Amino acid sequence: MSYTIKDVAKKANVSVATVSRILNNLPGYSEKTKEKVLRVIAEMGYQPNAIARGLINKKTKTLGVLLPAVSDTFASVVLSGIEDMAHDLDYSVMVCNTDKDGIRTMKYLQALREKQVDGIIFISEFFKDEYYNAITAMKLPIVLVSTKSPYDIPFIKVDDEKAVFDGVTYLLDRGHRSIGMIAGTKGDTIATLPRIEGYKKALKEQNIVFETKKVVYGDFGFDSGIAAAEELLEQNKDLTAIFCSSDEMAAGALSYLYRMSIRVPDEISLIGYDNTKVAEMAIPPLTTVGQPLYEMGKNSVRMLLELEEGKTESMIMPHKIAERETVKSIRK
Amino acid sequence: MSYTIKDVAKKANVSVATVSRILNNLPGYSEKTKEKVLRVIAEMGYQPNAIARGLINKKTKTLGVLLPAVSDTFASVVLSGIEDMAHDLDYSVMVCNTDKDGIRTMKYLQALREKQVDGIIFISEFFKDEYYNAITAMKLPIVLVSTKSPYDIPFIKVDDEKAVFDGVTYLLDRGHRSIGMIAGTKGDTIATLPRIEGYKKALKEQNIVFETKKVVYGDFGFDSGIAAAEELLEQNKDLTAIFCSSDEMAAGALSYLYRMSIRVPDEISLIGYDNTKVAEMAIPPLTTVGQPLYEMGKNSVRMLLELEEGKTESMIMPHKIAERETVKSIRK
DNA sequence: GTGAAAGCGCTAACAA
DNA sequence: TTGTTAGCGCTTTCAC
Repeated sequence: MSYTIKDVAKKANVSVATVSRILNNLPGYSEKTKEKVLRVIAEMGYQPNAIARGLINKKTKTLGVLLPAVSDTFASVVLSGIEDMAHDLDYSVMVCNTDKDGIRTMKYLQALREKQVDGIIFISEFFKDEYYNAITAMKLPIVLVSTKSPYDIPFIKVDDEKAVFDGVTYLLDRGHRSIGMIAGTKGDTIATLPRIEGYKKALKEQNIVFETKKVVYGDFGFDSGIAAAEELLEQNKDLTAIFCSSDEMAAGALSYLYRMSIRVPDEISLIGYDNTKVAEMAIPPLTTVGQPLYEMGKNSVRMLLELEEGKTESMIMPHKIAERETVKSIRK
Repeated sequence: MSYTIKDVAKKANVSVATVSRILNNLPGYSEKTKEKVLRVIAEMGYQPNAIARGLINKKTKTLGVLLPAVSDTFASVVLSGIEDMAHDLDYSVMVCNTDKDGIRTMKYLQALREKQVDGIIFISEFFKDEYYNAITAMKLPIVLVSTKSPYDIPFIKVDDEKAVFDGVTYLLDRGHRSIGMIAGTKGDTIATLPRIEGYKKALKEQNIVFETKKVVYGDFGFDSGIAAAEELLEQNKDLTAIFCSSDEMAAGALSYLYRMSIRVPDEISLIGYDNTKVAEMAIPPLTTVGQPLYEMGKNSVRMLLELEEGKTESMIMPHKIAERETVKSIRK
C-alpha cells in the first residue's frame, strides 16, 4: 500500500487539510509550510489517489470513447486526435470497441457510467435510440464524431453531400462523363444516402443523367471495395472513373483493377474518401476527398468539455481534395 | 445526481449492507429480500458507483495501455486484442499514446497510478530504466508486448531472430542469392539487431557472405521504406529480393519500385514483417512474416491478470509466413 | 437473515 | 495560516 495524504500530513506535522490545499493550489498556507510539505511529498514519493478524489468531486478526468473498431484506420486517427487533446487537458481516455454491436455498446455505456466518466465521444456509428435513452438517463455530456442523430446532440462531421459533390465535380471537370460510385452500406442514412445525393447533384449540374446501375454498395472495407469494383465494371463497360466512399474501398478497387490489368489512372480514374494513411500508401497514391480526422478528434474533446458549460453547437468541418495520382484528365 | 445505494436501501426498507450483499452476490439474505431489492434497483435504474467501490477494494477493473501511437496499424491490432479480452473479463482500458516520448510516457505512468489502474500493458517500445523504476515504485503488474527488458518483467513477443531467419530462408529457398534488408531503427536492440542477426544467420547457413551495404535502416514507417529502398537499390545493382522489417516499410519499398517501374515480384521480390492489414491491401498483396498481433494483445491481458496471482512467465508467440504475391522463385 | 457503524483517501466547510 | 470534521458511495466487520 502506498502512502496516503494522512501519512504526508503526519510526517510534515501539518493537517491533511493543509496538504490538500497545497496539492490543489488553494490559498491558505505559508510559503514555509508549502515548501516543507512539498519536500515531504517528494521524499515519500507520495501520489494522490484520484479515485478518492473522484468520489468527492464527482469528476474523474476521464472520457469514454466508443468506436466501431480501434484497428480501423479511420477511427484510429480520430482516436489519436482525441487522445492528444485529452492528454493536453489532463484527461484520460477509455476506449470501447463496440464492434458495431448494439448489445456490446449498451454494456459499455453502462460500464462507463459506473466508472463515472465525465463525458462520452461516439465515433462514426449509427446512433440508436436506445443509446440516446441510456445516455440521457445518465445525464452525461456526449458528442458525436462523423455521425449525427435526430436528437439535440452536438456532432462534428464534414458535409458529406458537399464533399462528394466536390469530389465528383473534380472528376467531371477533368472530362469524365461516365462515373461510377462505390457507396457505403446500403440504407445508411448518415454516410451513404447523403453521399449518393452529392453524387447525383454533381451529375445533374452538368446535365448527366443518373443511372442506378452506376452505384454499387459496399461496407467501407477493403474487401467490399474489391467486390464492388468488379460489379461496377461488369455492369458498366464505359466507365472512366469511380468515386469511392472510403479510402479502403478505393484500395480494394485498386487491387481489383490491378488484378484485371486495368491501369489506374490511364484506363480508369479513382477517387477515394477520408484521406487516411491508406490513400498515401496506395499504388498509385490515391487522390481522395480528405476529412480532417485528427482535428475532428481534437475538437470533439474540446467540445465535450465545453458542453459542461452549457454550450451545444455542432461543427461542420471543411473537407479538401488531396490530389495524388489516381485521376487523369481526359479530352473533352 | 444519480441514486445511491442508500436510496435503494431506503426504498426497499432494508439496510445498505443488505443491498451491497445482493449486489455482490454474497450470502446473507432471503430470496424474498433479494427479489424485492432487485426490483427496486430496476425501478430506480440504480447503478453502483465504481469509484466508491474502487476506493474500498483497491481495484478499479481498468488497465492502462501504453503504445507509441494508436493510429499505428501494428499497435492498433494489438490494442484491439487487448480491448476484446479486457471486455470479456469486465475490465476497461485506458489508452496512452506515448508518442515515443519519454516525458510523456512518465506523465502517463503517473496518471495511471493516480487513477489506480490494476495493471499496465506496454507495447512495442523501448522500455527505459526510468519506466522500470517508476513502475516498480508503484508496484503495479505490467507486461510487455512485442518488446522486452533486462528486468524480470514478463513479455510477449515472437522470436524475431528466428522469424527473420525463416523469412530470409524462404527467399533463399526460392533461389534468391542477393537479398537486401530494410532493417528497423539503427541501434534498436529489440526489433532491429536480433532481426539483422537472423538475416545474417540465414545467409550464413547457405554460405552466402554477408555484406554491410545490403542492409539499410529505416524507422518502421512507410516513408522510411521508400528512402531505404532507394538507397538499397543504388548500392546494390544485383538485388533480386528485399526483406523488410515491417509491412509499412515494405509498402514504402513497393511504392518506390512502382515509381521506378521495377516490377514486383518479376524483377524484385519483397517480403514484409507483421502481417498487418497493409500487407493484404498492398499491390501486389504482400508476402510477409506474420506475427499473431491480435492474439498477443489478448494474451497480454490474460497474463497481466494472472500476474496478480504470482505467475510470471513470458511467452514466445509463433510467427508464420503469409504467402501472397510479392515473392517469385528464380532459376537456381 | 439483517443492520449499525467504521472507514477507504480525499475535499471542503467551518472554526480557531 | 491552520486544523477539525463531516461526508463522497460503497464494503465489511461485528452484533443481534
